[in-house]
Amino acid sequence: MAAAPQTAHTTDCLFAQMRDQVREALRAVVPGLPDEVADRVDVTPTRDPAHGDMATNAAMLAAKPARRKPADIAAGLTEKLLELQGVEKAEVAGPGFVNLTLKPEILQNVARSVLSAGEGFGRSTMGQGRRINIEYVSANPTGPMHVGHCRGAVVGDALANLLEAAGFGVTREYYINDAGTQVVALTWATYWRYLQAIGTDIDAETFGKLTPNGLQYQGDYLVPVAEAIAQLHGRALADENGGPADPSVWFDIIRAETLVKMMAAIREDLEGLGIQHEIFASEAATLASGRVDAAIASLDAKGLLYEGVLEPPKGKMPEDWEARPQTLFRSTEFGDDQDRALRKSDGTNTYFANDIGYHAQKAEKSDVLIDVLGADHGGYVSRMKAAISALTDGKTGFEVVMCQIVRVVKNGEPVRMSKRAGTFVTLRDLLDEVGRDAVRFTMLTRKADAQMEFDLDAVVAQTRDNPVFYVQYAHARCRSVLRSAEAMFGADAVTTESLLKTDLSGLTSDVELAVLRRLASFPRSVEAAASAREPHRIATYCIDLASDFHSLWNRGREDTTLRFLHENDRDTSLSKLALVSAIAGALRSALSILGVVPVEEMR
RNA sequence: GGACCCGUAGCUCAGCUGGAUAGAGCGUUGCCCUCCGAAGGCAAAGGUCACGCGUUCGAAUCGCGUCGGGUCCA
Repeated sequence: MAAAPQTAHTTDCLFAQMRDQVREALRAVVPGLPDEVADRVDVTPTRDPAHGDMATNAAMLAAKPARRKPADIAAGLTEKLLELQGVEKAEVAGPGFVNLTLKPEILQNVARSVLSAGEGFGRSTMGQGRRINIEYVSANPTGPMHVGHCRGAVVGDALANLLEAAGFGVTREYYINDAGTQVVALTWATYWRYLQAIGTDIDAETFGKLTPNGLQYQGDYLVPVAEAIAQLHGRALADENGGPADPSVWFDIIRAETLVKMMAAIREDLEGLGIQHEIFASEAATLASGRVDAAIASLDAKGLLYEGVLEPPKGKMPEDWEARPQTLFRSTEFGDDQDRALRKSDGTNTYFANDIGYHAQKAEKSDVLIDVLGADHGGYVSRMKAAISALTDGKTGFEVVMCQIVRVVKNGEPVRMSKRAGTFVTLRDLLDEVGRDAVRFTMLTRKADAQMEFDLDAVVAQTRDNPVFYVQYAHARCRSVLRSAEAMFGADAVTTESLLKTDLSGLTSDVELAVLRRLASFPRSVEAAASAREPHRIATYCIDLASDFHSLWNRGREDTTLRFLHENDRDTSLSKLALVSAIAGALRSALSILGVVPVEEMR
């Protein structure tokens, strides 16, 4: 094997190892090379197998500071790199790349690495245990989850898995907005359903006149909630005639029980998606703990608060706009384009103020905070960034992963998200229709910050163009081959332990090497995806690996030497089976990051 | 009026933090099943990377501007 890499973290990533060796070699070729330049040196997979297994940009980067021609440096580098044990060929190409071809056994050994690591293949210590808190979903507890929440939920969850795989200490958190006016409205709506549950005939219009800001949340989902409350409390929360009693009699009780039941329903929906948060943080509890006041006081102590009046929004002027003095935070000093209100003119906190307190609370236990937000919260980012930067003096990082909206499509027609039309509204409906794994994988095939189309027919189609099927099919095919192998050579021959001992030197065809190269690039993909906070890259990797495997399979039709099972050639079969088993293992590893369960067979 | 996200093949989208001839699937076109691996496979055509200027050895990628779509603005 190659010499021990000089990295900050251990890794089984061939590319990281080679990168470090290239940097070392470059320093020998270009003495006094500035660190900034050396740090930019990278070793990447090649796009074209004709370019070898890896390529480095080192010579082109070093050309300028060294005042030498790239080709000149590349030639020197090539000489050094040829001395490395695993390198078979090194040559200068194009504008100054150095293309490296590895000895076949290096690639063949990758299969062994996968076999011995199993689902742990590609895990990295890059994060060095740095604590990342990732907040996602955080749907208001005012109703069941709908498809609009789905993408953020899946992206957040996969990102959490990904960061964990890359060696970060991850906390998954959900923020319950239980202190605002929406929960007041929800409580009134439940009370209305409660009165109906105890047999009082009161319609929405009549009750709406009693309700502050009118009756909202008239969906059926509160009916069972109210019935359960009626079971528990009988008529005690109404007046003697079964009519509305004074809120002091019922409000706190109804509110508390509604929240418990709504959150239970949301957790059930999340469970259906395979999501479990470690922490459910309550806005009301944060407020009660004094952390919001403490955060505001801290900003005040830094001289970042003042009483003032905001400019009216330019362009369209809200009809009810009036100049109101408020407590403002100088977020413009931290890059925001407008100072932001923390206390309204009536002295109550803004939503933003409470959220600052909440983020300060998270920051106590984290090095980096990540919020996964919907596109409709885009305008919120810069002010929160400013607040966290101000509060922690820039010590705690804050990042936002934005999820653009998903257009749900059926038969090429957009599905209108309307309760009345009886079309999909809830997450539960979506899961019942297409299944958890299809939802998760499909949501992860696209970059989060690009709009996407979710085609209900396409995600359940058993065809090549459905990536979910394509990837699952690849894994199932691998498993199917391994099952056949057990029948042919006996179960003992196909265990991981046995395959690890197999001689792999026969895996030399272009398609087999292509698969091995793909396997070798997985650890690099995990690290890159984690640094970029882009879990969709892992889905892309799954598709690429599945594609490599399927073409290997298909080549076996014409070229029988590429087939996996050869009844009377046990050794050849076992080496190919080691590759098949490694592919299955890598797919499982990648899918586990996505939270998708690999299938053993297609039915 | 301003902010944020996006703009890549007819369509849906990748493009590995700035690298070599920009990729995949669908669709289109042409081949390939008596059987041994066809819920398919192989191949071809298809591009002003929205447009312009800039940064540098090198730009789909970074910066500025324009246009278009989306989201939002006590």
